[in-house]
Parts: sequence; structure tokens; C-alpha cells
Amino acid sequence: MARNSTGMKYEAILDAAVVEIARRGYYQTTVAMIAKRAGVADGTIYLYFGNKEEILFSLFDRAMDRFIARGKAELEAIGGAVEKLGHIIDLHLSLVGQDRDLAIITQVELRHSIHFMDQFSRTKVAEYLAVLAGVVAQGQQEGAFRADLDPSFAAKAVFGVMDEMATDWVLSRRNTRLENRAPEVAAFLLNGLR
Amino acid sequence: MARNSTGMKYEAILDAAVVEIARRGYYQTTVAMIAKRAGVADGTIYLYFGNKEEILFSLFDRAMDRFIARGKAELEAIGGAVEKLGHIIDLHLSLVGQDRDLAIITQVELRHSIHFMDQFSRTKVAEYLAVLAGVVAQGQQEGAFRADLDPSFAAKAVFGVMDEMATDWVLSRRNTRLENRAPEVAAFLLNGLR
DNA sequence: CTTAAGTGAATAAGGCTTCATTCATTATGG
DNA sequence: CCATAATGAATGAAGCCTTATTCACTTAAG
Repeated sequence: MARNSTGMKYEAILDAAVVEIARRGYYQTTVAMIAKRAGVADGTIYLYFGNKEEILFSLFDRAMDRFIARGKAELEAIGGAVEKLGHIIDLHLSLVGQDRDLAIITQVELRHSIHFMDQFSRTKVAEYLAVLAGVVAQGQQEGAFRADLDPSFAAKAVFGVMDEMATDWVLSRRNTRLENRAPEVAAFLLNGLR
Repeated sequence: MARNSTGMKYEAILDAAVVEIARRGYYQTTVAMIAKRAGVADGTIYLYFGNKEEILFSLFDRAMDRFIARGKAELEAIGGAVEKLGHIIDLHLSLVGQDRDLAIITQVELRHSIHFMDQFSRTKVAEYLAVLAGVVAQGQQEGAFRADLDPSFAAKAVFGVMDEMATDWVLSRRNTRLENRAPEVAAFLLNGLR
């Protein structure tokens, strides 16, 4: 085979880390386990990452970058707020539902430390919440959504429902597809309980 | 002082653990730190708990027992489903909002391991979700809630919104009171976005 | 005096990280 | 073209530190 292109091992290490951390949890996973699955020596990890924690950060960054890249592109093509919201729900649930190992990490492992939540995951979540709040505000201007609703509050509520569905799906081992819940979620968010 | 009544040090250790684990996270907190804050020797911990993990379990059990005890008593006195839901929201937000350190643990630390989630926290959450689903079903029979709604699904959605509000409150260091969000949450859950 | 509770120094295990060494690949020079 | 040097990615054994847990000993109650 040709010479390994730059980043080949970097990716291999991250892929291995997703699997191992999903199975055992971050603190039960040793650097040696990740190295073994990635097919590299223990020391090689430190050519690509400063320390063990940085693996987790990079994991999350890679996942979020993919998420945002796809989200932005697809969202621009849609006009109405109701349709935008529906598409975000579809996207959120189908992206989380795509890779169970990665989902375990985003729904469970990444929440293990308030320090981490502060510094990384929550700032990214904040960006996401801002997008959601924008869609709510747009819907209010269109007259599609109630005006007596704080967009920032509504954004959190919407996120909360999707996030709980995702966590529920991760923890129940049933073989349902997460994105199948999208219509139900959309209906609930639009109409409420009554 | 008189001989410590049984459970005195047990409680002291749990109280200390809440504070330390909230500050540093479970894995950064050593048994020695907990012992020091509790004012006992390291070895004393092992007279009351089998191992470090058991401290975390007991912490959670104690918190949930208090939650459920208060919830059941107060809920029985209420008739209508809409009022019941409103009271659950009040109760959930005000209990979580009562003790920030404990909230950090329930909203962040307890979610660090899928193994733990499976064995403990999620079974308790499942009981809670069952109560919520019951209220939704009752509301449907009363004609107060839409009939085309899976109560189990709706329960998760309701929980998701409250949980996200709680997490948001924990991570934002503002001095707002969490229970102030209760009316907004109730309105959103009943009416949705439009 | 007996017994249970409490102590905290010692232990042992585990794992992150380092670094001297290897080796395939590339550059240099004659 | 070949021989030699240089490079730096990769290795993996082991150092070093952290920390959960134990246990021989002390304290104090009844």
C-alpha cells in the first residue's frame, strides 16, 4: 500500500477511541486499549495527542464539525420556520441514530465532568441552541409560532426533548431507529400536550 | 458530646461526598478528600461503605428517596391531570434547584457511565417516567390532553424539557431560581410552540 | 474488662507518560 | 547509480505517581 497519508493514524486512533470509550467508559478505558485497537503502539498516541483527555476533546470536535457542516448546508435551502424545525429534528435524530457508539459518547460519556461541559461541549451546544432560537424567532415573525415565548427558552425546551429521546434510545437496547421518532417529536413540540 | 447516634457519620460522609464530587467530579475526588471534609479517617469510610462507588450509589439513593417521598405525598392530594402536571414541574424544578451541589451530581456526575446509568439511575428514572406517563393517560381520559399521543413518549418529552432546564441552570452560574421557570415550562408543555 | 468504633500509615495495583532505540524512507555526494 | 548519511515516525518497556483499600493499633463506651 502507498505511504500512509497524514492523519491516517490520527483518524484510526479516534475511531478506536470511540469504540473503546463507548464500551467501557472514559475512565475505564486505558490508553493501551485504544492503542491496541488502533493498531499502533502506546507511545504513538502521544505523537498525535498531548494526553488522554485530548483524545476525548478531539473526538467531540470531529463529531460536531461533521454535524454542523451537514446541518448548515441543508438548512439554508429551507424557507419556513416550521419546515426548518422539522428538518432540524430529522437531522438531529438521524445523525445521533447513525452511530450507536458515538451516541453513547455524546449522550453519556461527554457529560461526565462539569469542567469538560463548561469548556467544550456546552459552548458547542450553545451555538446549536442559538440556531434553534433563531428558527423560533423567525417562526414568531412569520406568525407561525406564539409570540409570548422566549426564543431562548423555547430553544432549550426543543433541545431537551430531542436530547431525551436520544438518551432513551441509547440506553434501551432495542433495535428501533431513532429517526422514526422525528414526526412524533415535531408534533409534540408544535402542539404540546393538548 | 454523647456517643454519635447511628448514622451520624454515615450522613456526614454522604454530605461531604456531595460537596467534593460536585466540585471536582467523581474521578478527581479521592476517598481521602471525602474523609477529610467529613472529619473522619480514611479507614472510617470503609466501615460505612463497601467501596468508593457505593458512596455514589448511596448518595443517589438518598436523594431519590427524599424526592419520591415528598412527591408521592403531595401528589395524592391533587385531582386533575393538568394540575398534577403543574405540581410535578414545580416539585422537580424546586427540588433540583434547592441544592446546587446535589444538582451538579444529578445533572452531570451521575451520567458519566452507561454502566451506572443502567444499573441505578435509569431504573429510578424509569419509575419517575412511569408516574409521568400515568398523569398523561389520566389527562387523556379526562379529555384534557390529546388522545393521539403515546403516554410513554409524552412522559419522556416532559422529562426532557425539565431536565434540560435543570442542566442549563446548573451550568450557568447566574443566581436565578430554577423554580421560576416552572410556569413557562408548564405553558410550553401544554401548548407547544404555536 | 470487653467489645465495638475509629484511626491513618502502609500497601499494592494500575495506568499515564516518557524516552532510548529501531527502521523504513528520503536526501546527498561522488 | 550506488553508498552513505540524515530523518523522524513508530515502538514498547519501564518509571513514577496516584489512590483505593487494608489492618495492626488506639480510643472510649458500657
